[in-house]
Amino acid sequence: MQTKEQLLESKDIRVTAMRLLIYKFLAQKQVAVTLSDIENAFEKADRTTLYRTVKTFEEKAIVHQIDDGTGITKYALCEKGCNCEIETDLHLHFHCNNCNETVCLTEHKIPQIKVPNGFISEDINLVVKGICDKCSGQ
Amino acid sequence: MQTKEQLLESKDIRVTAMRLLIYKFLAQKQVAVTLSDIENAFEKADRTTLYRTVKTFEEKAIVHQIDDGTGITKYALCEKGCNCEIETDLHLHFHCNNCNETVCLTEHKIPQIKVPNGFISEDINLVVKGICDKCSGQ
DNA sequence: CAATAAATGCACTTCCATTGCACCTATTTT
DNA sequence: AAAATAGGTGCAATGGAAGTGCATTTATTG
Repeated sequence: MQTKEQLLESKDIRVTAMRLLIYKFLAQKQVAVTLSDIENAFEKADRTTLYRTVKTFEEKAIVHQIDDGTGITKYALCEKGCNCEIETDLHLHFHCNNCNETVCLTEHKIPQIKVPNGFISEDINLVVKGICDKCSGQ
Repeated sequence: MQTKEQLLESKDIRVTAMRLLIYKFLAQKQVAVTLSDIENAFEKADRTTLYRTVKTFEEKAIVHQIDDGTGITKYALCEKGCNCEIETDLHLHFHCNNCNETVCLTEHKIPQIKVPNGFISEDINLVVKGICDKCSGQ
């Protein structure tokens, strides 16, 4: 297994202390996080740095952006089963209306969606909202 | 066929000149519009009025809100085949990456989505992004 | 007509996203 | 190793959209 440093380098991302910390933070999180979440976790760092770091991660495809309908952009590490570069490999996200957390359901692929003639589908965003497993108590 | 006045009244919405204009504006649009779009169409009116009018329409279920991933909330009239009160009757939206317009595909229903055990699905937001019929030239 | 309720307009606030610029740090070149 | 260069970080400021409080106008009801 490669170290986190090697992983970043393999994606053409220069390794800095800050980036490693942010990467580790994202890695330990099981849910998608907002910029504010990251900001609260690293109060010493500047908001801009965090913002640009996440943008860099996104460009290098180790993080994907999630629009769960809360109006606030969330981010999550791309994991096994989440090949964000490959368009046909889209997974769906679940947003809990109770705890307000959003999780990636990487094992749940988005079904084939038919669009009318003349429309060309390039990307699909599917967010299911409801109550998550922790909140439903099941 | 009932007049627009009657339609609003039937939904418990007081008819005012402004509301009629906004309703007609939405009705003639074939795409979902942002608040700014409405604002530009009615420069004489105040943003707040437009904002609250749309909110009222939304509450009374003659308009539905669309989150197409652009970060800006869009609105569209509920039409035949769009029963927004009924959760199981969700249609999908198509967002064109070229012209930036979003249309309701009311005839295309969202397929059944399976979620893991413990998760309770209450609502589904499905946005397909790509090139629309006008832009694809087909 | 008076009383009441709702609609509208103005001003202001908040929050998130984004950018410009200066400074610092690391890497590369000579 | 020093200089040059590129990239990273921090501060300040901006912009856009969403939302709220309050005063005023307009419509409805008794």
